[in-house]
Amino acid sequence: MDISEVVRRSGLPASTLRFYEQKGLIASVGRRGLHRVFAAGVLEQLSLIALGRAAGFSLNEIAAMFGADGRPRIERQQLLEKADELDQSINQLTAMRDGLRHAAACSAPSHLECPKFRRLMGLAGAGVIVERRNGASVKK
Amino acid sequence: MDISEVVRRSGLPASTLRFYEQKGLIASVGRRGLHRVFAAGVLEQLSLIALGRAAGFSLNEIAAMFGADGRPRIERQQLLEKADELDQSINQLTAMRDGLRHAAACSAPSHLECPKFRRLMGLAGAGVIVERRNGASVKK
DNA sequence: TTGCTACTTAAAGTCGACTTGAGGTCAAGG
DNA sequence: CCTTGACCTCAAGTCGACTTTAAGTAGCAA
Repeated sequence: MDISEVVRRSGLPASTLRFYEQKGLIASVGRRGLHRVFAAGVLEQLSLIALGRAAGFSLNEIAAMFGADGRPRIERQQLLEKADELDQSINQLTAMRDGLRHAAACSAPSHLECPKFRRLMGLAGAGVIVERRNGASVKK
Repeated sequence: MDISEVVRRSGLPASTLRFYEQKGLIASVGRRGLHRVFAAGVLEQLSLIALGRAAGFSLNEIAAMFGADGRPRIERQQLLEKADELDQSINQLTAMRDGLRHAAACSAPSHLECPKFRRLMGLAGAGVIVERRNGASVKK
């Protein structure tokens, strides 16, 4: 497969594939002239990378999960830890979602007068909830 | 209050406060010499900002929620939309967490041979799950 | 053989939310 | 009055995951 076929079948832009290769996440089996040639297995690797990303692993963490042979060496322990992390996130997000719904429905003239809202503010202000950047979302 | 007191009472570094001021998220009531002087209300604003961040709003979005007077003008509609977004995230994260737990417990010799794991890979590879950067987490 | 393009490289740019660094000012305590 | 150190400004740096750009090369159809 040449890069354009991987692009077509993976949906990823060529720049991303080159970037992943450079990071050691995928590898081409060789070159035809200058052009990279990929084995079919790269598509599976890309799926695995996408899965890892969706689970919240960084590219570096994912890179560390591949052996030199390209086969994944995923430690179950690591999966459990990430699952626990996700549990944390889910709990925070659930509390936040409920808080937002309440605030939207709340009869207090300003949200600032709603006790539940203020409690949430207090928690966030005290740094109990932290570091959300972006939630998973469905592709448009 | 001078900036050091806001630092002390909010837990945020002075650099962040200056940055927020520059972005128009907070304002000082004046200067004593060069030094900023803040009103007590700024602490409440900072809590609100922290809450907004935790809910997944960007600083720009949050800035837009403050009127010129510094009082919040939060549209309930916006809260509901964010709540729906969070619902999406929660669903994705829950599926992912369950998938990870299964994979960790799965008896298949390699995760690649586990059908559930492969299904998850397929979904991620097909771009059904996307764009997770970081989940909420509790401050250490 | 020519020429079109798809491919190649390396370096730099982007985005969001801050942090860091250099160099300067001044309020307050001794 | 003088020193000290907390505060100031503005510019640049950081981090992760890519994207973009500029300049070059070469496989393949005609």
